[in-house]
Amino acid sequence: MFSLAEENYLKAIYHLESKTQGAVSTNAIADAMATKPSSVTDMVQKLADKKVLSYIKYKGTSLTDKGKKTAANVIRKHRLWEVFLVEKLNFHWDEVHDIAEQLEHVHSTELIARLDKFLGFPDFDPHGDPIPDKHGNIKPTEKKLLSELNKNQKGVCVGVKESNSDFLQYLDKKHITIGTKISVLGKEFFDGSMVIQVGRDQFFISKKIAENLYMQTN
Amino acid sequence: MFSLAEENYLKAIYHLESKTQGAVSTNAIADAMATKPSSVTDMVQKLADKKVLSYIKYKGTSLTDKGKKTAANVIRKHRLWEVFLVEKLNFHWDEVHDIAEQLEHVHSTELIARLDKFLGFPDFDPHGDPIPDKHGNIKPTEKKLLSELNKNQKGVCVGVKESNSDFLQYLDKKHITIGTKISVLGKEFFDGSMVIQVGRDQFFISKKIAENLYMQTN
DNA sequence: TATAATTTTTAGATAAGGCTAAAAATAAAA
DNA sequence: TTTTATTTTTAGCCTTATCTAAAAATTATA
Ligand SMILES: [Mn+2]
Ligand SMILES: [Mn+2]
Ligand SMILES: [Mn+2]
Ligand SMILES: [Mn+2]
Repeated sequence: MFSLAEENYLKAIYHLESKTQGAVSTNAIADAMATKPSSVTDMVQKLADKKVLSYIKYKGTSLTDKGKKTAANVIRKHRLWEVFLVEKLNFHWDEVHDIAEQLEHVHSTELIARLDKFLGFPDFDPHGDPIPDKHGNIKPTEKKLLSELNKNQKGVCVGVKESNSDFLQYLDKKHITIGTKISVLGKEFFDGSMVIQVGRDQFFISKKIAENLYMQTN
Repeated sequence: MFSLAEENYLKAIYHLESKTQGAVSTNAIADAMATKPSSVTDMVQKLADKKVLSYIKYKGTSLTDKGKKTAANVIRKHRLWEVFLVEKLNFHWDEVHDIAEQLEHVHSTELIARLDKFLGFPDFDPHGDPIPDKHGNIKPTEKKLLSELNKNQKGVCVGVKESNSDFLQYLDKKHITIGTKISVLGKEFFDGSMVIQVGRDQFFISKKIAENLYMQTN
């Protein structure tokens, strides 16, 4: 059993590992967790003792299989609770993260099994992120960023990269959500901006927006 | 905002106050929380600083209005989550307490407001205990213990006093649950045992059982 | 009322998790 | 290849929540 602090470290390291190749640096973890590098060193040494990650002084850390599974399980809980909050309690998708941050630390495998069933065994959370199965496995999906599409390509929005409130509220204003069809009408190669079509609306979006929307093109 | 430990102390003191008259003793709190009296003294001094209880050395403590409201709110969350677990996730009434012990510490008034609505604004938890409203008020109910009933009296089971697994499973075996009609066919004044009728079944129960079932007689 | 038993508090330790400041190792620049 | 800058670790301290052992206050008993 892992403490709340330990679970949060494992989760952060798991996400960092998936974003970069090789061992995760102490500073990167400190940044991600808004804490100090010295605190990270302490915790990482403790987690190495518990065999959930391997740590080499000055060289960084990487999760063991046990660590990956533990982290994925916390992420599974987080995302299932987010589905619950949106689907059952009618929260908006920009309001659920902080509450899920707390709920993810409730320990009960039976609870999560039943919640999963109650929600109809969802595959994705409200932000389009995949929900790991009970073994910690995530089925790979072929998605690309909207910014990678070219003129005249189209697809369906399947997720958001960032999910802070400002961004999600912008998407709402533009009527973009998971499942929305988007066509690229124009793309400016100088700054990466685009003109896109959403429903009957056509409008301009910046590169920053396009880089935070995951699309599936078939 | 109160820590998990502080919330648990407030809850325990709240329950102790409702069971006895006058200030709550340090030892009583230590017993209820399975901790040491010295730990209780420390925490009680801290909670007195925070104005949620009044504490006089060697004389015991009693909750202030602020303390009562805070405690009632934790209890409200606990009981609403228990309703959720039983009504929505199909847990059995003897399985939900430990999970609710964790869920009750999730901080979000919006979450509880929506959960309350989702559950249809329930008045009682799965064990028949009343759910305080958002202001911490509990509507008084006229219930008495089955052991207080006499021969030929009858009523409806509206709650259980103890709710440990063994007792709840005994009740299941005898088909007694919240809402079950029970008639007292006989009562032995020597040991307080009874013969009762539940549905078509008639059987013997000990005083201990009768002292843990709340009844409403109309 | 003096003595004994019980309850409660204080003093001092410990463990988890975090911080600052200084030291050590590594990486970058000259 | 030195020197400088950056990263990482160590050392020492803090807070919260616990504990044990000893002291103090209260209550019960003789
Ligand atoms: Mn989230
Ligand atoms: Mn999410
Ligand atoms: Mn309970
Ligand atoms: Mn209950």
